[in-house]
Amino acid sequence: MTTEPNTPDAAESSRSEHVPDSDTVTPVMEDYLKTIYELQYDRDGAVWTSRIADSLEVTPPTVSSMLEKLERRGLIHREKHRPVTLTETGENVALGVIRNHRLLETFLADYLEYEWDEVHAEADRLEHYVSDQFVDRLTAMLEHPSSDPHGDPIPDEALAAPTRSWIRLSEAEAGVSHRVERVRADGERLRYLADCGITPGVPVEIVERTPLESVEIAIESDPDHEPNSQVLPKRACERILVGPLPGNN
Amino acid sequence: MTTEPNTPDAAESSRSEHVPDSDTVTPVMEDYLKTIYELQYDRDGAVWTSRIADSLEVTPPTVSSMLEKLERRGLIHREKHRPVTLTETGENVALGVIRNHRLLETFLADYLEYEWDEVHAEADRLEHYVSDQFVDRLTAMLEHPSSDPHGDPIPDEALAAPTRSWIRLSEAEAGVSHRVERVRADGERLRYLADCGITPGVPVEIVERTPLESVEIAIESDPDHEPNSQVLPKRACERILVGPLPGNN
DNA sequence: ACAAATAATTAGCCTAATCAAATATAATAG
DNA sequence: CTATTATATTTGATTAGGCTAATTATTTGT
Repeated sequence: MTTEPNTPDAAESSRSEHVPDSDTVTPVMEDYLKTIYELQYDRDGAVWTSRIADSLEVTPPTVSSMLEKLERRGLIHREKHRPVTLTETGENVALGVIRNHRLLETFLADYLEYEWDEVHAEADRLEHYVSDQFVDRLTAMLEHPSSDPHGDPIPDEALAAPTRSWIRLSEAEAGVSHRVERVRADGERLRYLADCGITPGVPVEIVERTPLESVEIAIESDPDHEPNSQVLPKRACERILVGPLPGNN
Repeated sequence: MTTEPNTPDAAESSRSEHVPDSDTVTPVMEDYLKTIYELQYDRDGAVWTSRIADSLEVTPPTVSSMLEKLERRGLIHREKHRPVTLTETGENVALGVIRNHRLLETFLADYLEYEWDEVHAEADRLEHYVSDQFVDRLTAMLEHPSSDPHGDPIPDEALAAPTRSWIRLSEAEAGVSHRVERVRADGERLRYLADCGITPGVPVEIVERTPLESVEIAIESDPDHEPNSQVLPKRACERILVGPLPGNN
C-alpha cells in the first residue's frame, strides 16, 4: 500500500509520454499525510496549516499548495481557512507509511543494534522507499510484531492498528504501580527519558504530585535494586502511557 | 560516504536561506555516477552521452545537462563531444553507492529470502537512502561479506574493491572444469541462467564450441547427479566469470 | 462593533530533473 | 574534400517541491 516505486521493468518500458502522474503519491505527499494523521489522532484534534508547517519544518504557503494538491488527488477534505481531515484513501496511505516506519524501527533496534533514540531518523527516510514485498518479508522475519521499540502499535497488513487502552502516567493513581507501555517523544527528550530508565515494560509509580505541575515518580528499572526516584514535569508524564502491571492487578 | 541526507536535527535548524546546495550529491546524481563507473569499468571503456542515456532510460539532452552539473560539482571530467571520465571524488561516490547496493542485495537474499533475480530492483532504490551508520551496522550483521549473491565484489569501508582475477567462461579451455564466480546479468536473462543452474559456486565446463558463436557447456549443479548440458550463445558466456575449481587445479 | 492581531492564501520566483524540437559538431562515405 | 549521417548540445517547456512578500480571512480584545 506504499510507494512501490515505478518499476519500468518489462522490456523497452514507457519513458517519454510526459505523464502528469495524477494518482502517484510521492514520498513528500506521504510525509504530509502521515503528519496530518498524527496531528489528528495523537494530539488534540484539529489540523491547521500552521501545525503541519511546524511539524514538517516548511513554510505555511508550501503547506497550502501541497494541501491543494492532496485535495485534488482525493486524499484530504479541505475548506478554506478550516482544518483539514484525511479521506479514507488518505488515511490508508498514512497508515501504510506508519506501518513501514514502525517495522523499520523494530528492525533497526532488534537486528542492527540501533539505540532506542537513533531509530527514528533512519526509519523516517526509509519508510518511503521500501516496497510492499520488502515490508512483507520483514514482518515475517520479525515475527509479526505488534509494537515498535517505543511501544507504538504497528498496523497489520490490512492497516488495522491494534487498539489497546493505555492511560497517561500523569493520570495514574498515586501509589499504584503501572507498567510503561509507550513513550511518545523523540530526540533529546527521548534520550533523557531512556536515561531515567523509562522504557516499555518497566514498572513505574507516582509518588507525589507537586503543586508546581511536576510529578515525582519511582522507576523500577531493575527488579533487584531499589526504585529510582525522579521528578518530571506533568507535560512529560502525559506522554508516557502506562497499563496495568501484570500480576499486580 | 553516501547520501546521509540532510539532517536539520539541531534545534531551529536552517530552513529558508535558499541554498544553491553546491556540494550535495542527489540520489539522481548518484545514479549517473554509478552508471558512468559501470560503463567505464565493466564494459569496453569509453562513456558516451548516449550510452548513459540508454542505461538510465532517459534522453540524451537530459544526460547532457546532468553532465554539465556533475562537471561543475567536480565529479567528472568532460570535454564537449568526448566521452566522460570520473574524477577521484566522483569515483568514490560511485563506489559508495555500489557498496550500498551489493550489501543490500546480500541482506535481501540472506535474510529476507529474496530470489536471486529479485534483489536488484529493491537494492537499486534503497542504495540511495541508507545512512553510513545503517551500512556499517549491516556489514557487521552480514559479517563483512566480500561478494554479493551474484558474485560481484563488495568494496570495503575504505571503498577498495577486492580485485580478484576471473576469466570469462567463453575463454575457458574446453574440457576443463571451472567454478562459477560471478554472473553479470539481470532480470529475465539472470532468471534464465539461474534456471539452468548457473549460480556462483557451481562447477561448469565447456564441452564444445560450435562454429555458430554458441557454446555447449556442462553444469554440475548437484554433485550427486550427472551434469546438466546446455547450449548458450557466446555473448552469454562472456558474462559468466569463472575461476579455478578448488581441488581440481 | 470594530480595530488589532493572527493565520491562511495568492502571486511570483527558484532549483532539480525531465522531455521534444531545433541546432551544432564529428565521423564517414563517395 | 565535400555531403550525409550519427551524436551531442542548446533551447524552451513541464512537474514537483520549496521560499518570500503581499494580500485576505478570521479571531479577539476592548
